[in-house]
Amino acid sequence: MFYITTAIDYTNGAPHIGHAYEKVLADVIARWHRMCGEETYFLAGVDQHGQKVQQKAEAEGVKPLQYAQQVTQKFTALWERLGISYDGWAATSDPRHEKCVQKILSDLLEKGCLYKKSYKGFYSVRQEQFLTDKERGEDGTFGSEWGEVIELEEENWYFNLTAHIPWLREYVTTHPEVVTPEFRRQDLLMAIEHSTNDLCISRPANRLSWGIPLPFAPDFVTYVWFDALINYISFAGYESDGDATLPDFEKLWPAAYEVIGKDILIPAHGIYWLCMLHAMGFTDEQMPRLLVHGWLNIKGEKMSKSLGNIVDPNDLCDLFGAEALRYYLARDTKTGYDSDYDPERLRMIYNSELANDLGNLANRSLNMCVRYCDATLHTPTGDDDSSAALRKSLADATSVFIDRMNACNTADALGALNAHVSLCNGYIEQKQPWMLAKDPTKAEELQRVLYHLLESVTHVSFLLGCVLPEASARLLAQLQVDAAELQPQKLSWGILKEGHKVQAPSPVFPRILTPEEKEKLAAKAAAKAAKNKA
RNA sequence: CGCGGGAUGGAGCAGCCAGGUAGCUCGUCAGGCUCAUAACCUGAAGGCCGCAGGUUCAAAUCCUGCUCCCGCAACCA
Repeated sequence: MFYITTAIDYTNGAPHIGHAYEKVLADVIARWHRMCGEETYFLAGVDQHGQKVQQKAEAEGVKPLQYAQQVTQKFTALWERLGISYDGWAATSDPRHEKCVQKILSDLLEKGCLYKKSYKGFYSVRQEQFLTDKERGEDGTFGSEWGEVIELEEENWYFNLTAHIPWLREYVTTHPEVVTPEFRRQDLLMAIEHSTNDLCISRPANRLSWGIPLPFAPDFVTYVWFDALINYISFAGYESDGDATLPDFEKLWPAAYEVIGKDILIPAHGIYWLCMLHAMGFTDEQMPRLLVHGWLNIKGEKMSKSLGNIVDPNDLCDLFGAEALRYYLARDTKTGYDSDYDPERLRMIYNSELANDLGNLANRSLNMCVRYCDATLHTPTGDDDSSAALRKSLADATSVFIDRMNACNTADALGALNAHVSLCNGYIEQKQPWMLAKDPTKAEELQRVLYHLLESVTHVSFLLGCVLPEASARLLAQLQVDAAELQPQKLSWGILKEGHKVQAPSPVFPRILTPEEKEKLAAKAAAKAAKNKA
């Protein structure tokens, strides 16, 4: 079973383009594996506990749960809009999750992995957190942003993280597949060397109440990361006593991919999470794989609230449509690396690859079939070099697509399809079906050309389904092909049978033009018309 | 000597590991076509591959030095 998860989003603010990117990436991978006939479970969710949520809620005068639920709705509404096909929803305030977290805490206590200790240090009252030397400014003092800083001694519960570090070092060293891409694994290995402290996993309830109480010490709540990370197993059915509303853990685990951002690899996932699992008794074979994606920068700058350059994916859906955004996010990013977000490129890629190349190819091919052949296809007879080359191109594109998708390299996978689409457009120019249609003795060749084109569009439209489910369905409807009968690995020439009927086309990817572009094109067309007249 | 990523025609990138005519997408210009979403096809212009040395018959690619940009503190994926 293919189990894929994403980071659960923190509910202290509205979703932005980065959240959307991660979910789209995971969704494309999940849909891909479903398409391939694998039983797939895709988990997404929200991280609702913790201090920042509590603070935001207080600022708005509502209960933390109510605040978290309000923000959660913004996320679920966006995922709905973007077609994120999650099978399970992990909200950390879910009682099933809380029960699981508490069970794990009790087990770990029993195993001797947890202990209580007193810590004395500098504490920011305003930020409600202990400060370390890292927070000191150049002059060695704590800056004004921390407000009043007092020396405080507090008792808390700790997880014996350091006891698991030797195992972690060995495991990450000997299992290169644990972190993708490779250079992130190197970062992790370095960070492991600097992991010298145990993890404080509690917060006194008197200063933070919004969390899961420790089962053996109800005057403490669980540290938000310790709580959040467990979602990957709690919602997969771990220790669920056969709860029918949750999946069968034995079938699901381990996760094929946990899709996360580069910022939460270290220390949260790469160190805390793997050590937590190890402490719970998970074996090396039961460790999840971490797929670490980069960030979307805005014109070369980090997206940040202080710079005020946060991009709302809803605005992009309004402007370009959800599928244009999905295509852009899957096509113009290199999985694992940072990339630059640029709405101009979004429009450029959409117009070029979807509207002009694929959309137009589908439209002109279908239209010619309707006009010249009564919307009916015939299995080609005879052959020629360029048709043979087209078939080879399609076979190559398909095999590259499969290979890249299996490697989560969505950009190159889509690039391979686009290359074949371009070849098809060239094939039309070369064959000039509109000329063939005028000559009755060329009927056989005309049939052959149209067949090659529509068979190509069928394959491409089907494969595109994991990135653009809606557009793919619309194209296949026009082609009168049922995707349920197809599978990427079994795709072969000849999906369209003798006598196959297609529908009249209607554009699936209308061009998105700015007023300036429209003006420019109009001027160009006018110049051309004038010239033709002369 | 903190760690890492990067510098390639107007823009964005590939090529570098396994040296040997510098490639792709977009844009620009000129043709062609008319089936099509003012789409498509063909061709052209445009780069001393960050700088300086070195190795070599030959370096974008290997070696050395240098310059500049971006992350590694927070909000935050």
